[in-house]
Amino acid sequence: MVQQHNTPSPDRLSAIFGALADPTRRAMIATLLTGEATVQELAKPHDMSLPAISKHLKVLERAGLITRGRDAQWRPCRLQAAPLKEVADWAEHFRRFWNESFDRLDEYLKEMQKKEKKNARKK
Amino acid sequence: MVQQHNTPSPDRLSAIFGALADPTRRAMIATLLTGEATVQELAKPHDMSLPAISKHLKVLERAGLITRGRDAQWRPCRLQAAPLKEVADWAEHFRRFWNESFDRLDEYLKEMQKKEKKNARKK
DNA sequence: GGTGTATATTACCAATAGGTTAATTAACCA
DNA sequence: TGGTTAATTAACCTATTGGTAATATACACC
Repeated sequence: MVQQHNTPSPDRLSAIFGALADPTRRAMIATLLTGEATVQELAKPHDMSLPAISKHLKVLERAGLITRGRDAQWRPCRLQAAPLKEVADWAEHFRRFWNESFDRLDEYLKEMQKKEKKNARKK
Repeated sequence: MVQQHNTPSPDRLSAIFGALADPTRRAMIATLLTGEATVQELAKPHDMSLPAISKHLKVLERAGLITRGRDAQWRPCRLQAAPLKEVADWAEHFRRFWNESFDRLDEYLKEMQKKEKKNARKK
């Protein structure tokens, strides 16, 4: 197994989005924002067996979202910034689009308000 | 079926990320950035049966990423901005984290360069 | 060396995802 | 009415996901 985060595989993004498509895993990421955590610590808030937690961590790891170190019998997990940045960058591409969309929504709402006033007058 | 995008269900985000975790669907979204498109038009670049395309569109629709209209026998798809913005907002929460991370990476790289120079001198 | 603690692996299961082909609906055209 | 085009639905298959319980491994402590 050679390729890792250096080879930008065709859909690293799929792996990343896939990893994020689970509330348990997103909660883990949020926890890891405050710093390293052991598997137990990550497991505690989730009513779920340890193997299940282990699987979730493996998904996060394969997506490059976390790395795991070793400290005696503990495997501290650490959040990795790069994939999150990839997501933000991807989403950012659409900023112009949604700005336009919300402008249109804005116009639409203003138009609706005008019409409502007219109707109110008619009554 | 009542609740839709107004009720911010516990994991709309999971549905959105799940929908984005597929390169075919992301490609469709990219296509829709240029405007409405019919199912056929969306299908063309993807070597895949029409029913498969239909399923992908349904996933995108259930995540709120697209809406589908009707124009005679065509069902034009239109991209929706809001869920993309949700993703961007979610990712944005981590900006402070990755700024710190990249600062650390920067320091690390500078440190490495210093060491390399030292080693170069030793040789 | 034995015991408890932290974590991973294995084996298994049900549900879901992603694809197929064939059939069906819906609208237009002549 | 019948034929063509656009799209969806149905039925099916296989691989993956998300969970479990039981077992194994690695380390710390007495």
